[in-house]
Amino acid sequence: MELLDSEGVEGFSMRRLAARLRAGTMSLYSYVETREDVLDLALDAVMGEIALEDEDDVDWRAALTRRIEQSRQVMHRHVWITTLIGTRPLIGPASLARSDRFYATLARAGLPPLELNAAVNTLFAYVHGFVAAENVWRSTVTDPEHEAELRRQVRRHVLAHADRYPALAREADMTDGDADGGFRRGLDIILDGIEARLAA
Amino acid sequence: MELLDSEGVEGFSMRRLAARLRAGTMSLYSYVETREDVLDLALDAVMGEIALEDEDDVDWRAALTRRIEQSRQVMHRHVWITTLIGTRPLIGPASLARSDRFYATLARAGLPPLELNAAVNTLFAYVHGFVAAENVWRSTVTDPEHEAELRRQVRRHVLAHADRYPALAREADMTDGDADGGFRRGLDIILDGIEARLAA
DNA sequence: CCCACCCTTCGTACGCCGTACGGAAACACC
DNA sequence: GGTGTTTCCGTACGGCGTACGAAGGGTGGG
Repeated sequence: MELLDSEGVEGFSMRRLAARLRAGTMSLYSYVETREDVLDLALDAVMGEIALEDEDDVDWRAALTRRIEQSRQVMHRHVWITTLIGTRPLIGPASLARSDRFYATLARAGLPPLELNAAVNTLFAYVHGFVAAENVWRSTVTDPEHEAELRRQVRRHVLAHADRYPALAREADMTDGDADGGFRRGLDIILDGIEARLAA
Repeated sequence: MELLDSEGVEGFSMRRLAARLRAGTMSLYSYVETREDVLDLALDAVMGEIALEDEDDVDWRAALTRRIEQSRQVMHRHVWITTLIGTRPLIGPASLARSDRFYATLARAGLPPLELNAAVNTLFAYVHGFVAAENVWRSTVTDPEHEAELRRQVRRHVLAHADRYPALAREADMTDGDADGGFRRGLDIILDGIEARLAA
């Protein structure tokens, strides 16, 4: 995971991993069948970092919010995770444990079984999708100056073709720096929708 | 895109692309700087397929629903797209055009500017996240028998460790085959949340 | 004390990849 | 026909994942 954190998925190779472990490359294959297996394990290890926290709040909304914001933090710590999520199913033990926590909280809140699946899937899709966009941006831009430059570039393109993107040119706030607030607002939208579906 | 559709991102190589075009490998580099550029173009091309539809319904909810379900369909047609989305920013012309449509619809519906960004981001995160999970599953399983087998396997693991996954063992419907319905339900959750935020 | 066995470690090699470099071929113009 | 230019691509380099099998060290029996 240190190697993944510092080099990303595409910079992660069996040779480099072996070098960092002071081992021959092929020695790794006594513990693991393919490189893909290593990535499977790394993915589940991150999910394990998320599943840790345990105590279930009285307020289901507070509990979910906390858990989800913690998911986002962990996924920021390991930027590569979002590209792995789009590549392999989340069926490791730690991934299932994480699912379990969400199911438990929502079931206890009184969500009918039919809606349960949908709610959990929606929350997961939201976190994964949102953080994926964030992480892509983070790993595309290299430094703050580059970031500002890229933003200006997009903004200029939009304004130069205001006929093609009328609404964007009029409404969009390209300078939006408040990612945390944006995440929270989207989460509240979803939680409101869920709340409306609690057993009447 | 034909090559990507049939071989996926990791099976897509400059050599294979050149072969399919009856050209030398290095000839490609007169039109494109790196392989990454080709993938950028492919991503934006898919976004172009989504942006196509134009007429804006009277009912903003119907319009958004239609556009989003069409997004999902297109992303099913090109399974590789979800892995690309987690890799590169959505700032090509077609991607911006797609964003523009969503901004336009929601602004016209009367969503206050502050919520506008959050709503669009939430909708995108949801579609991308949801379809990513679907596509991962689709490309992991090879045939219906394999799919059923894998589902049984996960279910068995959960039941065998019911102490670790109490809620999953109790509540989760592993056999859930109704992906379309689930997607629709999650979308309705979000749209309800957005509706609650329309200018009072 | 020696030998036979097994298990872990890893050196070598193969076929793939992206792409830098520079030569060959085709074409345009005088 | 000659000359400059543009398009095309053959070759080669360094990296990758991993199959194969040899080397080395530890363990037990005689």
